Amino acid sequence: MEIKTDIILGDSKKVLKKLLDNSVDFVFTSPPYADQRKSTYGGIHPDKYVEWFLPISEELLRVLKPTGTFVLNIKEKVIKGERSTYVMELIIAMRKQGWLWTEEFIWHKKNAFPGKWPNRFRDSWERLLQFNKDKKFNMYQEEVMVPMGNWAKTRLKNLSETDKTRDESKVGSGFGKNISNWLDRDMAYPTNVLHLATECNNKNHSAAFPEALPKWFIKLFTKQGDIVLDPFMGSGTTNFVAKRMNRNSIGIEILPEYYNSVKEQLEPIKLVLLEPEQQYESTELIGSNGVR
Amino acid sequence: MEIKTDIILGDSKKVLKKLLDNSVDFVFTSPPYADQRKSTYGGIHPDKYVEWFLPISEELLRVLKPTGTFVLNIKEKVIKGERSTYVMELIIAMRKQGWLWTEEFIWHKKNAFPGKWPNRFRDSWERLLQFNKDKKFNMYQEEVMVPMGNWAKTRLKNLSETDKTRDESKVGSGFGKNISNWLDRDMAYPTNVLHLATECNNKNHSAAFPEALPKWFIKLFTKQGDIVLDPFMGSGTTNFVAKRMNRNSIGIEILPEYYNSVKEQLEPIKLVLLEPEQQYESTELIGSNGVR
DNA sequence: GTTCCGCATGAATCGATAG
DNA sequence: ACTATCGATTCATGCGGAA
Repeated sequence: MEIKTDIILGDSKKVLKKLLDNSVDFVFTSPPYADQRKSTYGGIHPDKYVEWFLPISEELLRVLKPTGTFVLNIKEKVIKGERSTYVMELIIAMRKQGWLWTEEFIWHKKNAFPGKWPNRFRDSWERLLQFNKDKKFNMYQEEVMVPMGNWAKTRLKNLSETDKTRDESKVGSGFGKNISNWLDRDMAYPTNVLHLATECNNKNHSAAFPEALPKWFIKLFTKQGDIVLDPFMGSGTTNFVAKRMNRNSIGIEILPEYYNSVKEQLEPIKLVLLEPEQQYESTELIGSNGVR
Repeated sequence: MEIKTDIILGDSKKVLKKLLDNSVDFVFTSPPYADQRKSTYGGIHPDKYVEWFLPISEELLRVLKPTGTFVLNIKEKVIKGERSTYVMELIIAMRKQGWLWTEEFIWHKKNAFPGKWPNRFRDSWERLLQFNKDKKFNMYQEEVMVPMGNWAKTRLKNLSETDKTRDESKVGSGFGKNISNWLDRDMAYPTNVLHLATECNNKNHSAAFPEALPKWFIKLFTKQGDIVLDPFMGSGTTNFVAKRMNRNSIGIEILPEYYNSVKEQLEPIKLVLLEPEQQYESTELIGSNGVR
């Protein structure tokens, strides 16, 4: 199975229009967060954020397969001592657009940025909003099972015989948990809280999120050979992870600086030999993943 | 210092009107969650939730001191495979009402029971929404400091004398860290993610949250002698914790069953002697905490 | 090869200073 | 007044060099 990784230089709002309807299995992205500073990379003012994002989410809704999932990594900034509400507004607006807001995962950032303020603690979590087109979607839960830890050992071993019997009798009743099922397991399903540290590399390329984040969701929502899309590629973490996991992927990036950096890492040899012609190469590349 | 714990039987929407303006230091509550089943305890239909809650939050805004804080423990239900948006809508509506949405804490429920659904993992977190009347509010951060990671222990003890001297000479220079500040420190400020296990009581009254939850916030937002309010008292966890921490408290509960249970625990002796007269006693009791 | 330790580095936030 | 920039604060992590 040949795996393709297509990266495209351009504005997602426009580039996404080239992708075919119902062609992508999974979208994972971390868009530029709202920012009051206009000059910053992709800086979108909080008041304009929803308005700016909706045309993009509309395209994502179109290109996603009915069985596919969209996971959006985002967190609202503090502005004048308050949390902004643009994420709340975005969720409500996306539902009106036709998305189902299926779930909200929490990414607990174990190594949050330090700091001390008179009226606030360190912000050490971000949202991972799960959206779907349809109530039925692909989810490969067993792929992300985790070692059970001491939950089983401490809790289940102390169950009285009565408890075990009582629960056993309830099997199939549809209500009440069949605890005995868990006794011989050493793996459990995870929860909707993910504990991951941010990667603080001394190296050049700093990613917004650690590799483990897209890795976990790609395992959960795709199988090998599926197509993963990141419309705000940045340093390309999603695409590199997808490639390593044998998933095809598409990455869109508006800044040539990031685009070129990812490109170099994808085709290190080619670049030594010839001057890159971005226009030409990207057109050629995107032909393979169901792109118009 | 005499600590008063006043509990009132009645509908918060009405009872709150009896409380004085700017009289409460801290509101902590976990209102009945939205529920499609009307018959359930306090079941409010998701579509009506915001409409139902706003008159109450309006009263809370009135009774809270300008330096006070309101912490709302809430989590949206899954309905037809989707997360409801009533919490999002509530936040937006409360801001329009005049509240500042200062912060969102995450309560990570550590000991969530493993469970399995075809398209969903175990929900192991809840929101703790912090609202304020004013950008300046009381916050006693040092009260909730947590043991530091191993950074301090491993690092600071081993500083060379040179390092200490060098840094001391830099004090006030505006550059370089004043490491001497760190030498006697073994505690760090916490983050906005709380890791608490749910309490599994064998007793009758199961609380919506563990005692550690109100305890943490009461430490953070009040000092001894302050007044804490829980407009949806339930099993009275907030009030019992407040009492033990030398804070006055008011609890409002609509269900006689819960009300009586809390009352029994507050005045075990009295109840043996005389038949309780709820109307009379509560009126008398609430006279002390700044109640009309 | 292990283990230990120094160091750089963050989707942070506030308040002060500058245009 | 209102906005843009800058410095100070602070802690978990992973890398790389040292023991």
